[in-house]
Amino acid sequence: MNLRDLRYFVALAESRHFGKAAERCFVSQPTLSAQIKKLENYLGVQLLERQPRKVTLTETGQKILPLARRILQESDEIVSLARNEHDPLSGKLKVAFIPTIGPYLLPLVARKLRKQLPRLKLMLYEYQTQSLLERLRAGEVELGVLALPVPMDGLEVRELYDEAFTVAVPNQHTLAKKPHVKIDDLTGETLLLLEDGHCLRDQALDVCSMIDVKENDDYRATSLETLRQMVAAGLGITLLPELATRGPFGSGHGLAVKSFAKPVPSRTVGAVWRRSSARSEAINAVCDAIRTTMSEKS
Amino acid sequence: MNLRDLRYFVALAESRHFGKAAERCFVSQPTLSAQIKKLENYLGVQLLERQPRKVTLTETGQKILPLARRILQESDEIVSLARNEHDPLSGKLKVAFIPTIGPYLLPLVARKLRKQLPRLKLMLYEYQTQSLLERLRAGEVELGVLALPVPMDGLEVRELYDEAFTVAVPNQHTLAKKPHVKIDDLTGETLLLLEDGHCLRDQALDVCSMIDVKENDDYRATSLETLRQMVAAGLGITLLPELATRGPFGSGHGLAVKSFAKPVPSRTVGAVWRRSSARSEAINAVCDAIRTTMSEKS
DNA sequence: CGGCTCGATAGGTTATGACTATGGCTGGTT
DNA sequence: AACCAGCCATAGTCATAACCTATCGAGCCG
Repeated sequence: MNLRDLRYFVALAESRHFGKAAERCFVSQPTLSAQIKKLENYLGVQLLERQPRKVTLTETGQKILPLARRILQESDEIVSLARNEHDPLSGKLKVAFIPTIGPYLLPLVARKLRKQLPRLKLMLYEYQTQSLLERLRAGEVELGVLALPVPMDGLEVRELYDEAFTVAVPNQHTLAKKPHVKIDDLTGETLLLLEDGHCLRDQALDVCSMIDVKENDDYRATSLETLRQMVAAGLGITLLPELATRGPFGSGHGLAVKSFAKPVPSRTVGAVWRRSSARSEAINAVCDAIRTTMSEKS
Repeated sequence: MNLRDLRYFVALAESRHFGKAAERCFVSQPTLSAQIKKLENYLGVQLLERQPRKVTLTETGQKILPLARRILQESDEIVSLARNEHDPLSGKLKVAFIPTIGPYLLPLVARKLRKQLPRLKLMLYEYQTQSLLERLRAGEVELGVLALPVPMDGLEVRELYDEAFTVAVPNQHTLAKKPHVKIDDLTGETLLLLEDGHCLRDQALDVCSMIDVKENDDYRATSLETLRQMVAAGLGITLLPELATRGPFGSGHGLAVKSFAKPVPSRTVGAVWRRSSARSEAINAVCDAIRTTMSEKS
């Protein structure tokens, strides 16, 4: 059985005339005639009675007609549903950020995203790098925004922007008075870090790998905001990504944020998605929005 | 779009594996692969994401899947409905009788019909010959039982049985004492008849066409039972078809029913149906039941 | 009777769906 | 590092299904 056959049958049931039905279906009369006969044959019942000058539905035909109509209607639903989804820049897009990027990047790009991609519903998630990559591969999210590099197997990667690290020290700290901080200046300081799993932790350790710092093993922060509080409380110093020091997150409340002297240590933030993703258009549009925002506001 | 494509899609969505899905659909993997691609192309959206070692549904695919499932389920419904209707001796069959046959024939054949055609639901109607033939041609009823002959255009006819006419006279009538009545005996009698439209009226007039009878113009009966009452009341005599004199309808209540001497005048009762009717099997079965009943009980 | 309408049939062409063989990518194994 | 196995896509070929035009034949009507 075939949707086309059902279409023929419904047209015929409505017009009660082979010629008219054929015309309505844009086929020749013999074609429709043969197809209807084939349908009857397949079903093993006569659907129509061919009286001279009059075509009528049999009992069975009358029973089948509404079913056929429903099927056709639902098949049209599929098509129109697909047509609606056709716009690649519409629908849901699940995007995950790592915790040290999401809360700080989103306020900056939200306006532009809403404006440039008004039909795209962004579903936002926050996971640490490992978990994010797993969920990305599992198809749970479509796009990840995190610090590069990441293992690239099966994934597409695009750099979005470079983000400088800054130093956060207590207000009364000697470094608070210097215009710029060199990495060597951090020698001997107590470094406060995020708990395991946060890539920022590794990045900070990496920046300080050439000098002698001691990590405060008693405290490991679960978020940048906690970390900020700990520094303000005088428990040590820390590195913050630059976006986390902008606007309401800047100096003050007992905290001084200092930028590094050149060469400024930084991390690269990028987008990752499955190479096979069906949403590459939407993904690229989101990436574009983030990139242009960041190059404008840097 | 095609039901087959939807079947492929659902199989693929359920197995998440092109090879497995193809196997389940009894086609080769490339066939299913190409067909799915064609479906995606037709809909203008990607339904599946082909990740290495993993096939997942896209957002759109997930939306379409339940619709596709429903359509397939309903198409199966059509098939099973047709299969159920496949038995030609089941379902409804609309049968019409003329008034001078229906009430007298039905009690005789009802038992046999129920026994031999238990799955056939007979819908019974009663119309005069003209109206019956119109409704038959209009497809309102499938089978008619009436007195032959009838115009045969587009109709199939089958003789069922011959029915003798009898004479009904008041108890105290001179004819009531004779063992047999000759047609000539009716000369000079007042003949009571059914109203216009009843074929029995014409048949009675036809039987008496060679002799001189006078019709009682003041009364025309609307049914055989009325006619019977009128005869019992002494308003005249009439001809009754033999079935209308059997069992509870026989002599008594002031009425004497006499059979004719040979050659016995009679009418032929037959079945008519549209030559194009889709129910010829059921119709023939009904005819057979009536014929055998009548040849047994005559 | 002749012409008309309408569905069925016949014969030939095209399009579609199916097959086998093969290619390319990925991921795990030796 | 090279190889192999799994899996989907591609290429090329073929059978069949669907379509067309032309024509037939049955019923209807003037």
